[in-house]
Amino acid sequence: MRIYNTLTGKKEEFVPVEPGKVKMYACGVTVYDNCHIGHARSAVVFDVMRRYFKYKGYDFRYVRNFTDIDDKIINRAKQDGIAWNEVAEKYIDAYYRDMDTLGIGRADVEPKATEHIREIIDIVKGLVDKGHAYEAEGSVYFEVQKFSEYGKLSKRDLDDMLAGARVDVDERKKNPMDFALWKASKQGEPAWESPWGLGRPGWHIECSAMSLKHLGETFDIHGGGADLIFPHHENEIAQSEAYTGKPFVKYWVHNGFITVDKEKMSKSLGNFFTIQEILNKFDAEVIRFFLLSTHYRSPIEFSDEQLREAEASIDRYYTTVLRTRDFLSQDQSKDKTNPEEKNLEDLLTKFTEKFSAAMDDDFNTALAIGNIFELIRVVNKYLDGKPSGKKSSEMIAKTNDLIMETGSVLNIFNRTPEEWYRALMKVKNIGLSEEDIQMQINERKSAREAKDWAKADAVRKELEDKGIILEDKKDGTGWKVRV
RNA sequence: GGCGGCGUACCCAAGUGGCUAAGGGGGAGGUCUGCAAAACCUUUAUGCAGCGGUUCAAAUCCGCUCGCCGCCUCCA
Repeated sequence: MRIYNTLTGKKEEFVPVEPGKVKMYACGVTVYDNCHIGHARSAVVFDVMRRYFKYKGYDFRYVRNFTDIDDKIINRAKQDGIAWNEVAEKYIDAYYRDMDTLGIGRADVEPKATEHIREIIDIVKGLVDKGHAYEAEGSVYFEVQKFSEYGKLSKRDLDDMLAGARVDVDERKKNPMDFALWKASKQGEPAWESPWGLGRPGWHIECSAMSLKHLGETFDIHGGGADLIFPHHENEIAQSEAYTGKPFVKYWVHNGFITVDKEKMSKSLGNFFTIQEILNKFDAEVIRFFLLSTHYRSPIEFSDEQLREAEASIDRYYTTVLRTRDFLSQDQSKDKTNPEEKNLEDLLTKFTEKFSAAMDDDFNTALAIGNIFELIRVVNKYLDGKPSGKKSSEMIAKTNDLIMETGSVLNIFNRTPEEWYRALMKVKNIGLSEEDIQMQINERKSAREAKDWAKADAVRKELEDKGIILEDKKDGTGWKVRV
């Protein structure tokens, strides 16, 4: 496997710290508001990495945190007139609601900052003892000048940063780039006892503390959005390595942003779409597919048009499943083949290999999806040749199995066509029940038998106006939701 | 200003030294069909922002130019 490592700026062969085991930490969210599609991207990307490592047979341990104490949470609490921990709880619930819907699995450990105050204090104390940090008016700062490798992740130089720095001038700091490990709390703010008085942890220290506790001093993969490279991950490296004296993380992986009109989607610009808003218009599988159809490090331009294309692609898949299922239910007593058989057979033989090759190359989900659609095209072509017999049913069944298997790594393509159409009916507000549709189909069937084409076409038109497309097949009429 | 990234067809998007430049969406024509739909076939990039260079060979490596974006402040 090759993974792009932000630290070295190259794709590298993945060699775990311990053979057969992978330990990954991904920065979760600060729980002060609803998640937007950008948060979903990060969550989906790391979820797929986890699924793929497990698919490859690794013993995988995944930690994803919640930042549940921070300025934004405190501000939100003031604004809403509730306690800070109620804010955190509320948005943790919202996070789970969204991520569960999107098919993002839970991490093995989901630690919260406030549950690791003891560990945080221990590290801060250790850093002070080692001379890497200093106390000033009840706060503790990390002294960046004392960590010679500061800037190695974000590839910047301390002097350059200071030159045009847009950093708050703070008289208590020895150097403007020094950052808070521990913050003295103001009156009325949440606070914990510490050797430096009442206070709360700085932002970066929690991830060092929680990863150290749950994954150890050195672990394999640490990830998050590309905007966390500096200062968050840079600071984590400084704290952790200064504290343990050991390398912190082997591979740093960062996902790209979602953009709107080419600009980064962000809270401050106000150009964001929440997961809930998008779920009102599109099914969760569509969102997932959309996010995985571009490589995780590239930017993705968000638009309804893009989501509609993703929806059409998924629909193509389920339409094919329906077709293979119809085929498998047919009489297979006669052996009949066609020239496409060889192509399909070859592709089936090397399909998982191609899938793995794509995923092994820095999790190229876009290519993997392309491979799946190649198989879909070949199987459709094969079915057009009207094959029959034991061998063809086996090949068709294998096709379905392989797509399900690889789809499960991406967590897409894992429903029945009926479930997909039901989901579409819901999201597109089709004002008809499945029974209504079946009744119309029956009515049209009588008309067709009587060769009353005008009547038959009228029924079809009526359904089409409501978003239901009919498909006449050899042994009956099927329906689907127009995408 | 410093650092980093991107620019592939009408749109989205893989490909990063050598087989006809994946795949999806859209358009046009066709096969099938009572007519449709779906599916399939043909077609839509002799060319990968532009210009030079390295090489037997480049979308892929190097240089320059243009354009877009990100980080440098909280941010997935």
